[in-house]
Amino acid sequence: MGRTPCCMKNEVKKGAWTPEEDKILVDYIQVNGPGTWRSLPKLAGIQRCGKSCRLRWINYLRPDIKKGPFTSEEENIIIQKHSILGNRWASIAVYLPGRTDNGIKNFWNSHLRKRFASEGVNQQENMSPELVKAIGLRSGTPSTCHMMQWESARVEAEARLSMDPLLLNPSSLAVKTESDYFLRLWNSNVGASFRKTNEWDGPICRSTGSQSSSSAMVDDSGSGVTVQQAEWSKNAHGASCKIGSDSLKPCESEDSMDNIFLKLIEFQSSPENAEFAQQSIDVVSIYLKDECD
DNA sequence: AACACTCCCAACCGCGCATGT
DNA sequence: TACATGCGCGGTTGGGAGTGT
Repeated sequence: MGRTPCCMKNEVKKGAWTPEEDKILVDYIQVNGPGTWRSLPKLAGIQRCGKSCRLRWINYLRPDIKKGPFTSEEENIIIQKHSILGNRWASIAVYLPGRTDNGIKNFWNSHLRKRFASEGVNQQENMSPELVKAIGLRSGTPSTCHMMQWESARVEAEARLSMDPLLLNPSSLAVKTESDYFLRLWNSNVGASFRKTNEWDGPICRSTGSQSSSSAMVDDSGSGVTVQQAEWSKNAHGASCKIGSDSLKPCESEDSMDNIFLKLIEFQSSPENAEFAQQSIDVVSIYLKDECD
């Protein structure tokens, strides 16, 4: 079964749009809205494929499109989001109001890709060195997977919220989804704990598998962690670590999500956090279950 | 001036997903 | 459930503009 063509190719014009065609399209959409793109060319009187009309409108004629060179701020956002989202240009475009996915894609391909290729970005992980450094990850570790799950969920939530102004209104929080809880969770003390945990994932959780006491709490340079770090780690992990240079329980990176889970249960004991914590527990449970599966 | 080359970006193409019938 | 349809997305292409020789 072949897919039906979106239009009769021999009946439509291709190539660059003329100012006259642009004007017809803009006038029509401003009066009638796009309706269905497939029928728009006929209704508007344009000898173009509906798909082509849509593309022209979305990428060029829309009144809210920001043209001109990308600012360094926009560039940074693109770099950051691309390191997380990869080539999901439409998702990245959510963070750059007025910029189109096509424009961002072109900018990346013409400006950034070569630069990052020459700077030795780990293309397999699609993650910039800046981000790796910023969030303290090493690719391939279990905590990386956790971190990426969380970051992915957070990005999804932010994107959705930015698309839906109603959700920015606290009074409208009755409408919640999993990703909303992830966003709140991420921005909460618990999320902060998790981020901190991963910052120290390097120094603390270097070893995996069979962990001897001598392998724990040793960073890349071979030095031990600070008392402050241990103190914090105790707080973050629900008192599973004892303070002291020789009696610290090894921090298992695989446990990061589990520790957050425990922290949430603790968090739940506070009445003002109870509901949020419970909902977050549900979400984390799903992630933990997925991991087990 | 003429040519070759590179860069940039608008536009096209094919595919996947969601929805309707 | 199978198929048709519409839309959105990401990869790719083609041509104009700019630059170097």
